Amino acid sequence: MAEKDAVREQIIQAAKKRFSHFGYAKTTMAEVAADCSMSPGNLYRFFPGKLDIAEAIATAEHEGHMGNMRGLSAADGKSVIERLREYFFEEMRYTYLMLEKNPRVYEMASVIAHERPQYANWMLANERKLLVELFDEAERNGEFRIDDKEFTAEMIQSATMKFRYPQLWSKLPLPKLERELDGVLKLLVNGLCAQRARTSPV
Amino acid sequence: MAEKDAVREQIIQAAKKRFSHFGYAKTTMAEVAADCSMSPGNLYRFFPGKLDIAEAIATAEHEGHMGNMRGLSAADGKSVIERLREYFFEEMRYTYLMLEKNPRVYEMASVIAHERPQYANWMLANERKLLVELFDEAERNGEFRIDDKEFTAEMIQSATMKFRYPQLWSKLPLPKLERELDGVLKLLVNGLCAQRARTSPV
DNA sequence: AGATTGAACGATTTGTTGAACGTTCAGAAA
DNA sequence: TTTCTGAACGTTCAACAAATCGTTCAATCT
Repeated sequence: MAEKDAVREQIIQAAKKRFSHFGYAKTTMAEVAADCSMSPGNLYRFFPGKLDIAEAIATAEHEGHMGNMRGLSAADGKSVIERLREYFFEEMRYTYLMLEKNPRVYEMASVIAHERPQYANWMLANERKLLVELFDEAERNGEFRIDDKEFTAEMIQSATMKFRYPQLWSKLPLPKLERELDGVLKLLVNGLCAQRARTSPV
Repeated sequence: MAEKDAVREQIIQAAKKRFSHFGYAKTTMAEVAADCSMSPGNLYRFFPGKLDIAEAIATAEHEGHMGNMRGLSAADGKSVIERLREYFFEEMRYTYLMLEKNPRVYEMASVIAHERPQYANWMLANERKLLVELFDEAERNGEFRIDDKEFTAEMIQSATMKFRYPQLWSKLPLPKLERELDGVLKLLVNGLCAQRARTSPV
């Protein structure tokens, strides 16, 4: 089984190279197979299909990203509010720069989003776990208390959707997006009424 | 000039019928011209091009919609917060039902959004005027006070983007969308911190 | 004169055909 | 037997041709 996993990894690496150089559509299973010194048919012993290879690549990427995010959100000496802020900023920059650097990534994301609609939901659910943990911590240290943490996390995701897929929604450059995200987060944290009270600015 | 406007209106009505029955792409300028008993070339004395006819249709629709919205937001005996809530709910339902009723509308919206990127911004700017007026009123009656009203309106639009183009973002049915919009608006109005203070629930 | 036409123009779309692709599986190799 | 191959299958894609469309403008009509 360790053997099988090693071959899977080899396939993933070969496909990753091809996908990011030539694009998902322009890469053929025969090419990936040749890169791994095997026949096209043999790929199907390791993956159900081409799209599943792309999904495996995306999942590895996502898990690495989530690792970074967990590190960021575990930073001591900062309030939960501060860490939430940094979380969403980092999230936006990460996506923005990745798509800006390599348009092929956008192609892969589009294909997966189109053919596997549930996949994006799975990633969002993963991120919510992290948010809920942050809410728990805020409750413990008395910073703020939320009744339905899972639901609130979902609402924050809804409200920051525009920044999770930055170049899908607007052609704005990163600095403008950052200014907007800043404004939205302030609203989400303080609300409209709090602007009057002017308590706990972000 | 009144004469010219009457012909423009006739063209708009003829095009509207064709666009919503057969779609924008499948409607030809020759057909619209024939419906108006004129030659294709003559259309260009009234509109610069096909897309401008679609834009005129969209603008008329948008202005009618804005009229309804102004009526809604002028309702006395309700707090500004309540009116804001109703505003965004009505906005979402309006779009959702329009696109659900007729898929051709979606095609037209897509074409305009793609070929005239500034058009959507113009509509958003119109809506912001209304929001700013509501903020002014909230300030007058002491409900809440916002420093940069234009910016705050923009931020609220950012945070509710998902609900302005409902079926673009999610395949969720209207009731689920309403529940989500409700949650997001609560966050925007009260913020995270206010959940602890539990003041002025929506 | 100004208003209107419709043939003509380049661009886009449509239709078609052959090649290339993802996937399968009978059989070869180990 | 288990692992792997590569030809075969139906589908999708690419390239080219023909038709159609949006748009223009010289000619026609009022």
